Amino acid sequence: MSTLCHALLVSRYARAVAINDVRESVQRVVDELLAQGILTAGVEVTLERPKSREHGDYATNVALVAAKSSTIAPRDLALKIAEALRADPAFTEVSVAGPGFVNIRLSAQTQGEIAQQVVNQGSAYGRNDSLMGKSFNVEFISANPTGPLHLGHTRWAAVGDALARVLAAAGADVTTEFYINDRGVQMDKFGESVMAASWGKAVPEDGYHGGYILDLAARIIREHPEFHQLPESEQMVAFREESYALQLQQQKDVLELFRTHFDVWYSERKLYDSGAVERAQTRLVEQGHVYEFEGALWLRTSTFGDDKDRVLIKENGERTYFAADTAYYLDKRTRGFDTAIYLLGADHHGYVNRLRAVAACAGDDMDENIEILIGQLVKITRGGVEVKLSKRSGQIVTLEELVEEVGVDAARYTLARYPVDTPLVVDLEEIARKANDNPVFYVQYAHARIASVLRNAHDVGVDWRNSEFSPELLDSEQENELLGVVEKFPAVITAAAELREPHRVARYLEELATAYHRFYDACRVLPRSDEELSGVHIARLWVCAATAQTLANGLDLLGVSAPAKM
RNA sequence: GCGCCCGUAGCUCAAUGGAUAGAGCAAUCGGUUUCUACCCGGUCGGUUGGGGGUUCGAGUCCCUCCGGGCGCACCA
Repeated sequence: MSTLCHALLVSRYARAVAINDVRESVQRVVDELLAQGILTAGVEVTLERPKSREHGDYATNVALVAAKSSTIAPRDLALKIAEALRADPAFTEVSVAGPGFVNIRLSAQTQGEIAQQVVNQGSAYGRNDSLMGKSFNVEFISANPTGPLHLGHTRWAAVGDALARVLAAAGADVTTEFYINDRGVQMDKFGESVMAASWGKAVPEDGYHGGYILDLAARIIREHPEFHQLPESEQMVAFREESYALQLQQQKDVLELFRTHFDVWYSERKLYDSGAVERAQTRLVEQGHVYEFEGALWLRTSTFGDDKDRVLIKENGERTYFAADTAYYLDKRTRGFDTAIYLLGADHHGYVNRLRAVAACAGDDMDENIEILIGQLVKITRGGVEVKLSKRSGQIVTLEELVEEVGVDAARYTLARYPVDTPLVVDLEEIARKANDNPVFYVQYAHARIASVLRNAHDVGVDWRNSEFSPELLDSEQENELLGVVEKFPAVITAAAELREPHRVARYLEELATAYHRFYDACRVLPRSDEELSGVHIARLWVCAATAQTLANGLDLLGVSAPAKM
């Protein structure tokens, strides 16, 4: 029995599959060369799947790296490693190419085992422990409760939620959080705007103008006609608080509709009421980074890379928004999170250095305890014509309208499939199109197609789960390719989590869907009417089930449904 | 002026410092038609904005120039 098969049998709950066993085999060879004195320093083996299939199932550049601590040339070292690896029966081919890459091809038997493992692991397939033991607070959107969420927030709703799911899949402890900016002059303007509208008066020039203000006013005065009897100062507060409650609930409802769940809705007011702001100030003073100047209280953020120091308490005695930000960060840390991740829009990138400096001023590690991801803005077009977003004029495309126009699946997938540091142009007509030029439907269709095959198998009485599985029969190019892609999934999750790039999951799913469609095109799964059921059909049904499971698990990470029918 | 991000095929975008820079759309030619054709394959398309550097190897890292986006409050 090969070492690989043995490893598979003993590790019943193996999360990683063949790739780790291959890595171990190569590592053993490298360690042996070290013991023999051919190498003078240890090297960690990294494996990758070559872009070109001609280069085998796996490739390693270990000889290129190790050659630096050896007197032997890279290529000769690679030849030695390849020689030793050929003794393993799990490998059908081991070759050396280029400057010293070692290319490895697995036997169909070894490669095919993955299908059964994936099916057995079910929804747990892909999950791993690469971030085990780390706790993250992921904060995103964090809008004023003074209006509907618009498309600027929507990118973060999709990406932030996907990131949280990916981090959790990598074994991390994750809490998602929405910071409610419910203090300050914006809230008063909001209250004044609704109040004015309720009297049928023009909204103040610097107030809020969307049609939703009229709706809020109409609803509030219908439910609380007594508000108009209140003295003017109290009246504004009454309208403000009622509008706040309704608008916040509206935001929550829309996000729920968008399948974006927040574990914590954190109110800025609570920072003050709970004393967190004062506690934060005390902490910073203790750390020695606070000073007075021209009647104001400053935090010396410039010590840690900020352009200039920042004011905590203004000359007039009021605390700044920055003071609240500072308190909020420290509050998160007090609640036990190792790392506070912030997802901010490009218009906030000026805050990156000051927030990181806050962590440093508090005695934290600004590279470890705080991470700020800056996302570029989304430009919206409809049929190639730019849609202008302007909150003041009320010309906004809201999250709700987006969902109505294109659906949750298409919206989430489209927004999550790009890295956030590139500006993005989204065409509403394009992502609404239910056709093959839309990646989300391409991926979902692959899943539905498999579901159909599995249904048909069941209908004709094929019980593949309880039939003998013969992985060695999966020896075609398309089967090999598909299984290789399926097998990458845990590594994709790990990379997406560590790099904070959930879009990798979407790109992977497109690759997986392509591999499946090619397989489907080349390999008949169910017996034709004139055929007997054979081991190949059974083995291919396992491949189908494994692929469907992987597609479903990946789509779930993006918050996108995996339909059984389309 | 200073700072951050970006510049890859006609368009929208991929690509842990790795091998011949890839997908989709658009254009064009073909295939399957007994498991979902919302599928598959071929062709066309590139000086990765320009120039220099680092090394076995650069779209990727460093410098510089050009172009675009965003930001530079005792506002929130």
